[in-house]
Amino acid sequence: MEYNFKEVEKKWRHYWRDHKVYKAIPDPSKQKCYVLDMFPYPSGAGLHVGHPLGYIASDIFARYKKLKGFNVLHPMGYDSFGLPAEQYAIQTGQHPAITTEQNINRYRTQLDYIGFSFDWDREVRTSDPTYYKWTQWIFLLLYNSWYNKSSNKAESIDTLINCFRDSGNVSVDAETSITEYFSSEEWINFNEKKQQHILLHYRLAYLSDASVNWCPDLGTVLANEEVKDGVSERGGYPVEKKLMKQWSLRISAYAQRLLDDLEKIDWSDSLKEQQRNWIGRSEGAQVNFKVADSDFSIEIFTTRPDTIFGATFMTLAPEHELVEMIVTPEYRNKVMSYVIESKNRSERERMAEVKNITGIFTGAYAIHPFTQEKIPVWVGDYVLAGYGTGAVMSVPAHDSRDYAFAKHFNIPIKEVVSGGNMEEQSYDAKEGLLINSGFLNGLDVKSAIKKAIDEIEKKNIGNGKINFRIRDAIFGRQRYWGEPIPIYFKDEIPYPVDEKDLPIVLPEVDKYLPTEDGEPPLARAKNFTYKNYPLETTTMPGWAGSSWYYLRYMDANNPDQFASKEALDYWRDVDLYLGGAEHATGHLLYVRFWTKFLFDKGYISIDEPARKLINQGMIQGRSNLVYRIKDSNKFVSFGLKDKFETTALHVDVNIVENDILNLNEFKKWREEYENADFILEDGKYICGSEVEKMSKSKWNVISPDDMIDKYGADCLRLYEMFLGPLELSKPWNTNGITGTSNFIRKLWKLYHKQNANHELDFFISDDQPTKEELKALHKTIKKVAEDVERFSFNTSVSTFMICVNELTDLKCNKRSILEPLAIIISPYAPFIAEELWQLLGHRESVTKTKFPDFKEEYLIESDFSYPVSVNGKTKTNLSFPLSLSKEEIEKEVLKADEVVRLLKGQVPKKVIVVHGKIVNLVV
RNA sequence: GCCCGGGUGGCGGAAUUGGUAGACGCGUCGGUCUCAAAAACCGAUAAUCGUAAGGUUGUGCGGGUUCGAUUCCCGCCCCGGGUACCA
Repeated sequence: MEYNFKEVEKKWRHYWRDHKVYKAIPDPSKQKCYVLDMFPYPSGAGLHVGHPLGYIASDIFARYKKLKGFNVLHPMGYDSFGLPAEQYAIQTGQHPAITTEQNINRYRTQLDYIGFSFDWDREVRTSDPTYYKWTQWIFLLLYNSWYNKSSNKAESIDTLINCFRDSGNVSVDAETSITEYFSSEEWINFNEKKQQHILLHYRLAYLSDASVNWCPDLGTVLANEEVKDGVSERGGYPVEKKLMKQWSLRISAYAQRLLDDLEKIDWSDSLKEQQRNWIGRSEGAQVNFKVADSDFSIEIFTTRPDTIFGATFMTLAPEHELVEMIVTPEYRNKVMSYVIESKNRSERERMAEVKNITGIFTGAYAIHPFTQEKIPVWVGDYVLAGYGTGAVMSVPAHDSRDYAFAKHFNIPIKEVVSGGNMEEQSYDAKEGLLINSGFLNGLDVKSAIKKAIDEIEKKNIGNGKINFRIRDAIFGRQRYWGEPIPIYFKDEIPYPVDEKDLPIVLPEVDKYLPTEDGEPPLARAKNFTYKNYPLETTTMPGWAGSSWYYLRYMDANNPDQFASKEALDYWRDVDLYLGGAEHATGHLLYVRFWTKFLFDKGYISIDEPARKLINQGMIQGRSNLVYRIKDSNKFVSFGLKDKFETTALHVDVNIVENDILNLNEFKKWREEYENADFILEDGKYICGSEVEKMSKSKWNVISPDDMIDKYGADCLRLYEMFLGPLELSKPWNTNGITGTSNFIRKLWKLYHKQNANHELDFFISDDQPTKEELKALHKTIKKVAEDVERFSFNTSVSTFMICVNELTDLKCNKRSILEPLAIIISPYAPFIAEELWQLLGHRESVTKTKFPDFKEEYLIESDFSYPVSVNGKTKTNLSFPLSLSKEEIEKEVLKADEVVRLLKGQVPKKVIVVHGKIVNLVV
């Protein structure tokens, strides 16, 4: 009998489930380890072999830590609100909750087959009212908070109201969009509506008129993070800018902390860099330029205040409010039609036309604050309304965009930093000496920036300023399948729902589409009211639930709190977080934001969610192609295809093995191929191949279920790890799986002996192990432990293979070797490990035991054999007793016959001993 | 354009701190077993010269540091990812 993985895996799946082997219980006597995967959106297509890659890696880590004596929290759940279920509901009328439930069940089955050590008692689903109750609760907390810049944290809105009542808003240093000031008296005399309106400008969750990314095809707005290349990330529909009343979260208040704290966490450099770029901190100055013959002044932001003497014109964004006010009568018509034209162009068009320079002169002039010269004011759509102040001082000599604009419209270029050639291009580099710049002349750029800011502040026309690129996150979605926002409207003023009335449950609707008036689907619901007032009809975006789910796992079934204090204090933060890099500027930014917010409010004691983060690479598909000869039903093998005129067609990779097409299966695959003919090479039909995304339409989807059916879950786990480094993207190729399959069989055979009927019987001896056997084992223990700690799972699989090969060669069947081997292999191949463990006579799961300790002494041999080189060239091998010191080795080397021969009488200048291993003699 | 990664046999990939490059697996070739095939097992497998012992070259390209470089430094080429008028 060979190893029957099907039976064994079934047996242990049930055992694990029935005995709740992986249940995590807080235990203050043990050190905790929180291993988290980014939870999946349960899509209808189920899992393909790429999805579990990260789960397998984290599972190995979690199982390993458990064996090392840690109390491991390793949960799983579902990010179950989202667009696909809703799109499906729109098409079929089926409630998204039903589709979601079905998909979750399928996911669960698939996940169980792979043998994960998840504690399913802690499962969360973001679409479950008992979960989103707390998402709504956090939203209300955000709504009831403001950001105090002097204490540098979020505080209760009540403290702000008290401030306003006592002294108005002048002395308040808050993160706010408000520009007007009021006194204590004025505040008291404002009516309710005005007061609430003002407070919205301070709240961390606020309603405002915002320029949003509107996606007409999806009928909803999207956050910047959900828009890629001017189209929606999901579905790829066009997106346009639109002014709408919208809920937003004031993430910009946390910009500096989100940036600074990247230093504290062990995430990959590329991911940190992406977040840094996204936050986009830039230091510079804000400066006012008076508009000639008017009371207006134009406020600009620049990172190069040193080049202020080179400003030969000003440019306003088309959306800038001053455009209309300063344009002179003779230019008004032309300018206003330019403004309308640019506003109507979609984001995508504007992007596509980056190289098209457009702009128009307003007829107005600004006064240069230092030279008092009149400089023309232009409107140009290369200036973005949303960044800085929406206006720039244009320094064509030292900014390539200003340069292109100036060249195009023939505006003078004034060089103020030496080092470039103005005839050819602008000189943007931050080095060189200042010229033509009054009081800045002769300074280098760095000190000129300082000096310029000093003078600007002295003159009271501006100040040094730090700008961030990150915008507040739009939080409302005109969709059905999301968390309702717990806000109701009285006199058009938003008010929070009372905490005790949460959750606001998603109401039933007749259709999942917007209403005829363009209201979101929730507006269709009957009696969707609170205290007889209408409730907010937009829902939260997909990332709301995922911004705090790691906290809910700590105490997933708590009805009274999002998690208890004890649970939060015990599990604290995530020790290892595994997921895709595509969430770099979305989820991973929001989850840090919410964590900092909850920290500020005193609910949690950590201000970063995950200490260590690893991005697993994507597994691409490897498609197979067949070549049909034009106008025939004849297919030609890959190597001969160039002799014919052919069309390449995708063929189901499941009927191809090692690129050889199974002809019978192919004929059965589709009716039209039933009578297909083939031109073969060497009697085989060889398919072509291509690496592309795994998708149904390319017929290259490999399902983990099929792999498990054919080779077993252990084999799949080992093979996925063996493919290469976790973080690398790589194409799936089933060809190599026979290697890991063989390995598992060899492992099984180590614990068995063939009987007279050529069957394998369990056979193990209690003899003392030999030196070689102990060495093989302890080498493996050491390497595997090291590899797991540094997440190099591919190399530890190799180590296992070497170990099993060595023990097979040594014909080792000793308990003292094979028992520890079963333990250290169990994180990678839990099913066979459990079975072997049981055969060895243990009744409890292998996870209840301890990872064996590594003993250095077994690795040390009596003699070391050194390769010795002279001048790094000729080599010879020498052996020395272990007891020798470095100095003694050096002496011994020189005495050795081989070395004397190699040296030919020369005296070496230097003898190099490294790691007590390599000896090189320099002559 | 800018910012991050990366480039090693026929293929996926090892090489942990600068120390015997190519571990491990796949594939290929040869062998054992078999009437035969499959499976299994054993051996070979960077290139090149040589019957062999052995030599020479070799980690994208060009240079440098070093007794010694896949690893460090400078310049270039190519591939992948992110980002894109952010003043």
